[in-house]
Amino acid sequence: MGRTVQGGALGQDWQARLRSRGYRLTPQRQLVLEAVGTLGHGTPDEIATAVRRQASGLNISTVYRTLELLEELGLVEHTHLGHGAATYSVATEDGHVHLVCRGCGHIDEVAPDVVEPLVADLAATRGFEVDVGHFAVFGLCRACSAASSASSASSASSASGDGSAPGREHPHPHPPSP
Amino acid sequence: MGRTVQGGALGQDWQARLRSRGYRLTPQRQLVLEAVGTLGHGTPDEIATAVRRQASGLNISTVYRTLELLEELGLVEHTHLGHGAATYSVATEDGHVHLVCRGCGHIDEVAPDVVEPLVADLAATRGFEVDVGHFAVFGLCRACSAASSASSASSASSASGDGSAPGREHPHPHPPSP
DNA sequence: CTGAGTGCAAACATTTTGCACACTC
DNA sequence: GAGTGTGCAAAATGTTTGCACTCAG
Repeated sequence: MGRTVQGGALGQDWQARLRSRGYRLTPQRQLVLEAVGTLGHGTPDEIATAVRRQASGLNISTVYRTLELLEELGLVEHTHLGHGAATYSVATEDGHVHLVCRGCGHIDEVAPDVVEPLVADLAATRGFEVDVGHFAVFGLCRACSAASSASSASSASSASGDGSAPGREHPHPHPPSP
Repeated sequence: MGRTVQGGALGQDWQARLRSRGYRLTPQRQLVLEAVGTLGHGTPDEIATAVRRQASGLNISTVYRTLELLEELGLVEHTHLGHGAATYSVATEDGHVHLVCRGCGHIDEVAPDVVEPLVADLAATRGFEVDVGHFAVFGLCRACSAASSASSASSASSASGDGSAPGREHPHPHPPSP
């Protein structure tokens, strides 16, 4: 396990990096980065909402611009998790793998160790260099997997995961005629 | 290797499955499914364009509705590959893994064998049931990986892969001041 | 002071939906 | 003939951009 840069550890270094590239330090940039760290992961809209709880008036386009900048600085990473908006999270040194549950929409992060055999395999057999930062795995978490084995999944709270979430399928205009 | 259902093999069975569910067989549905099979993988827009080469007038919303239906029937699968539109491909029995090159935008498919260790690992350690159909791996293919080791990647043709494609970064409003 | 950065609004891209007509069964 | 499916257009959602004003340096 390499030293991860989660939470409060990113209080000093990044501001210097920002400055050294000629960028300016603004409260918006601080708040957005802080919000990403607090949320762990979130869409631009979620991040904007989180920031607005402390400082109202932050514009969504500023969030997009800021996230793009923070990503260029290597402070955050974005991944496309299923149907909706992109998800941003704090960049770690080793990258991390996203586990997206199609049932409850929960997103978990695991160490990149689990994909190492896959990465090695693809590199050896196909010369394909995997970008671990952009790695998302879809499926069902333990709870939803168990619930799915039963009849109806009743734990669909605020599923922002993937379009294939059960119960949110399309309205079935015409059932089979037996 | 299980029997894959690529190409012309899906000429009979799916029509019966469509009928048995009370759906109707229309030229649009035939053409869309055929186009997905021919393209291998493509966005709704690409599929619409492909179909329109034979039968002009097909509407994009029909493509969306048809793809949703075909997915419900298990004939196609969609995966979210990076920044833009979703990508649809013919569903195979074992599923397949998408290799998305950030450099040239090329999409390759590999047998699900490569992810089996990962799937087993996640099931054992976290109880997470991976949905192999939704699996996308981002990175650089052999060619782009080699080109990236050089100075500038000059093989960016029509990269519809991911937003992180080189050369399409943001305009760099102010370079570092040395 | 200077110009990078923000807010605002409009443009853009992708996907969904309501309604009238057409075509499959 | 009945009613599902299509085309069209408008709405919904997510993202980008031009412009004028503000604020960090």
